[in-house]
Amino acid sequence: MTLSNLHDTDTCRATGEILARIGDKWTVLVVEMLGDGPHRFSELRRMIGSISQKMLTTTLRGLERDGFVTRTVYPTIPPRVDYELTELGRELLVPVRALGEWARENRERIAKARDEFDLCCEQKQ
Amino acid sequence: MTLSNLHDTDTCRATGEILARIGDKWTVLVVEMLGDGPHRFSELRRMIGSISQKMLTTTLRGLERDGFVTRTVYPTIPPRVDYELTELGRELLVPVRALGEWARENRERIAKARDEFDLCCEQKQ
DNA sequence: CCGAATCCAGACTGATACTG
DNA sequence: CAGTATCAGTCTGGATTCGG
Repeated sequence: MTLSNLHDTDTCRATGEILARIGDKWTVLVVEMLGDGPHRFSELRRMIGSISQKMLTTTLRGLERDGFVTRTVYPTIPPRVDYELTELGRELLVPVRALGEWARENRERIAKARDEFDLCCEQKQ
Repeated sequence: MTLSNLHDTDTCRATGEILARIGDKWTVLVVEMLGDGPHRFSELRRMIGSISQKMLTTTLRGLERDGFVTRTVYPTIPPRVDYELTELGRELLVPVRALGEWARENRERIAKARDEFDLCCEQKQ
């Protein structure tokens, strides 16, 4: 990766694709939850709280599809399914956490800018 | 930011919100295009190529709203509008580029994992 | 040249109910 | 416990048209 092609449309689109992929409502949340080790379905559900079964299933399926997590089924009664980050998933965690840290540190600045912008635009109503 | 609260639901959701915000189809692309200095509307449109006017307008409005870019109008004829990253925008560029670099380096691994997963699931059709 | 406004198709989300 | 199925509401992106 040279610096000269950092602005190629194709190159930039690759970035956008990954961000759009992991930038949905739940993916990053789940990846960070799995960052400290494997968890089972119901644990993740409780940890996140507000996620629906369907969205947790969908999110985990997507992560499994892209090779970020492994899904392990124990055919016991009652059934038990563990999810764990793969090597690829753990590598992804590094830049994701960096961006997440930035996000948390700058959340207020963004909120402030947004409020000021919105305040400005309300005047024409 | 301590390590102990990295897994708080609230804390993680902040990350998710920011990623969802910048993780749409065009935002990162535009931010990276502006990474080397200001550009005008039509320049960005040409650089990206496939974006529609509406989405470029929408994306730039959102970036302006959140304080990532400034919009400067020159009331000349024909009109001219320049967009430039703010300090906040340039700071965002750092972690975004890190994640982007990771994305570009690992794009094939993700594509490969996805293909294998899809191949596996096609069998039941 | 820049971009606002409108309309529309498709994707995404989530609540609910049901299965192994 | 861990999903799947269905359906309704919302959000998104794009084409088109119009205005300053």
